[in-house]
Parts: sequence; C-alpha cells; structure tokens
Amino acid sequence: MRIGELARRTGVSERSLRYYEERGLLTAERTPGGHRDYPETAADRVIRIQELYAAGLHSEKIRQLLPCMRDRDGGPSAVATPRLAQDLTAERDRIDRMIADLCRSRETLDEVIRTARGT
Amino acid sequence: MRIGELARRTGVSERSLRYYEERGLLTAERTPGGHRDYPETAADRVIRIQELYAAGLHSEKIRQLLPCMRDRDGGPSAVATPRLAQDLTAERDRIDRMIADLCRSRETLDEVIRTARGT
DNA sequence: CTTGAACCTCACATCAGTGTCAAGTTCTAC
DNA sequence: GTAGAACTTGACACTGATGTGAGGTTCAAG
Repeated sequence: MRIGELARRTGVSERSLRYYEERGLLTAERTPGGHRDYPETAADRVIRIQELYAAGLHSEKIRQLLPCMRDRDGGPSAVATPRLAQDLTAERDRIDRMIADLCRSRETLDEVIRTARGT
Repeated sequence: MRIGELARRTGVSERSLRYYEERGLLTAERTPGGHRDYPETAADRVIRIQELYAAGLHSEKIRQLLPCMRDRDGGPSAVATPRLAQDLTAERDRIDRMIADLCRSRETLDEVIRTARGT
C-alpha cells in the first residue's frame, strides 16, 4: 500500500508517516523507484503509534516498546528488558494520573455545562 | 502570598504563574513595590488550571471557563453562555475520547510489562 | 544602612510533532 | 510517449507552555 492510501485509511498525514519512519517507528519496503510500500499490518501499527503519542510517550520510548507488543496477527517479536519494563511501569503510572486528572476536568466541565443548561 | 510561596505550594514554576497572569487566568494584587500578592484561594485555582491544561484546553478556553466554575468556597460568579457551553461539550467529548485512548495505551503497556515479568 | 534573598520585566530558546512549500522523480493510464 | 497524479527529499515555520538568563528593583532582617 502506498503512503497516500495509508494516510487515508488511518487519518494520519503523510508528513507524520514519513516522520514515524524517520524515528524508526514504521518501516516500509520500497518500489524500484523509491516509493514507500507498506504492508497491510501498517494501518494497525499507525493507530497504535498515535494512541501512544496521545498517551504522552515520546518517539524513542515508542520505538523501544513496539517490538514488544503483540500485533493483531501474532505474538510479540521481542520481550521488554527489565530496564524497559521499569520505564514502562513509570509511564503506566503517569498515564494513571493523567486519567484521574482528565476525569476531574471532565467533571468540572460537566458541572459548568449542567449549570448553563439549568438556566 | 508571594509568587515563590505559591509556586512552592502548587509545584508550578514562577514562570508559569506569571504566564497564567499574562493570559488572564490568574490575578494578583500588587504590593506598593510591584510584587505580586496572591489570595489564599490562588493555590486551588492554579491546580485547576493545571488540570485543565493537562486535559488539552487552551488558555483562552480556560479563561472563559474559570469564572463559571464554583470555587471551593462559593458558587460560580458567572454562568456559561450557550456558545461556551457548546464549546465545552465538544471539549468534554474530546476528553472522553482521550480517556478511552489512554485506557487502551495503558492496557498495551500492562500487557508488555506482564510479559516481561513472566520471563 | 546594608546585604542577600526574592521579586520584577523582557527577550530569546526549547521541545516534538506537524504543516507547508519547493524542486524534482516515479507511477499509471491513455 | 506523454500528461497528471502521486510520490520523493529537504528545509523552514509554527504552536503554546515552559525554561533560562540578563539586568534591575524591592523586601525583610540584622
């Protein structure tokens, strides 16, 4: 699949897809002419990458993490080192706090919205 | 309370506190010499501001929202306009999606961590 | 007074992902 | 073989909260 098609399927810009490749998060075969050619599994991976970005992980952590994730079609191709597992545990806890914060903010917004509705 | 004290209490840098003032999120009296003097309620407000920032709201939205929130010690000093309520509803939905994304990422991390533990 | 900590304003730097434009190449379909 | 869409690399801009440093003023305690 070409980059345009992948961008369309995932809703992620071509620019970002190239950036992911630059950061080692996403690889592609190349046509004889040099155009990127992605496997079908790429779309899933891109979605995962976006989710992890949204969760505040930086590209380097994502890069380390990706091979340890099981893909939809198979098991992981690597197991996290203790060092990485420790890092990821810290990230996990950060995400927990993030979720708690978000829930508080959501509650705040809900209250303001309810009050506005009530008038 | 002075800016240093407020920074210490909230864990937010002085730089950020001045920035919040610049954006109209936080006001302070001034001493005759021009130093900021915050009321006791400021700490609560700063925490709220940080939470809303973390939830992805921009300073302008926060500025509009703040007067509509009830403070710990009293009711809101304003009610959201329909326009603002609509904006906030969109933000609320965005936060919902964000939470869902975060939960998926957390699950991903947990799985990798579990796998690493299991070896 | 004086001294040092704390504060002031202003300006420029940073981060990391993404947008955007330029100039050139490849692909696909006629 | 040619037109136009799609792709390539490269470089620079932006965003928006925050870091940082300069150069100067105010505050509080001795």
